[in-house]
Amino acid sequence: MNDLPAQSDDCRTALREQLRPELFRALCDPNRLTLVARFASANRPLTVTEAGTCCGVHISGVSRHLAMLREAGVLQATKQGREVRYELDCGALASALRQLADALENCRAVCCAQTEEMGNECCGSNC
Amino acid sequence: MNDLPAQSDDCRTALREQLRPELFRALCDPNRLTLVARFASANRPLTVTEAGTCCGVHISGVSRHLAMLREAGVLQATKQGREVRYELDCGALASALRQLADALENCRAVCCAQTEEMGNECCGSNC
DNA sequence: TGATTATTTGCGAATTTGTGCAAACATGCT
DNA sequence: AGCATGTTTGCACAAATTCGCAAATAATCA
Repeated sequence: MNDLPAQSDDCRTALREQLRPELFRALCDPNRLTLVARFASANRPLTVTEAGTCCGVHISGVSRHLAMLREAGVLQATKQGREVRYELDCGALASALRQLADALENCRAVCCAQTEEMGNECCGSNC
Repeated sequence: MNDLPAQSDDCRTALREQLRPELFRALCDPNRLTLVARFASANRPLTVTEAGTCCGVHISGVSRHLAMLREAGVLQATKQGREVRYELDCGALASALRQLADALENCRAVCCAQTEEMGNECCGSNC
């Protein structure tokens, strides 16, 4: 069933942990991406109302979008008086993306080496 | 309407180009992520039927999932006889993720510097 | 040619998602 | 307290997504 022996389980489980559907789910909507871009260039906390000006969505929809981005770890929220300040968790998002990139390439490297050890033809054209 | 002067347009448009909804759309489904993980550890081209064994989805659904991943640039396909060999474009995916991470942090750095030049309080708690 | 295998496509059903509106909730102000 | 402002939540509805099945397409083999 598996293509490689058990030793490569580590890199595979590491990769699986990085492949969080919630993150991509949060980032797959055009309006939410517009919001993310807005936060990235605003470079300061924005209220729901402020953030909402960048996409033509009703404020209630903006509220839901921001909540989803927060739950995915993309944004951080702090309540200040009656308004909520959302802020891009730039470091967290960037490092999550880099960790996923690393996990992908590590998985390939490890599995590739093991395939060679086994004396098989290796990795198709990507090796 | 914008928070910063025109000089920061470069990093913002660069970020917008990296924020492709199609990529995240392709990666937001659990079954498609299972397929991606399968390709990453298989480390060689897989046919539609081979790939499909990892998720309990009908072969026609697998075919559609793989096509979507291919259109998003995650997989590459080559037809060989009557079967189609799909392969993870590991380098392309990893570099796309890293470029997005870079664009995010660059956008923050540039906009952050400009905000300071303008003498305003800078960037909230993330600066 | 006909039979078999691999993949894709059309279709309909079930589910999820994005949305606006109205109401509720929370906070601050007079 | 009453009123205004900012945000969230319930609800309904349209659009999109996922899925399995069956039929169509493509390629191999007898």
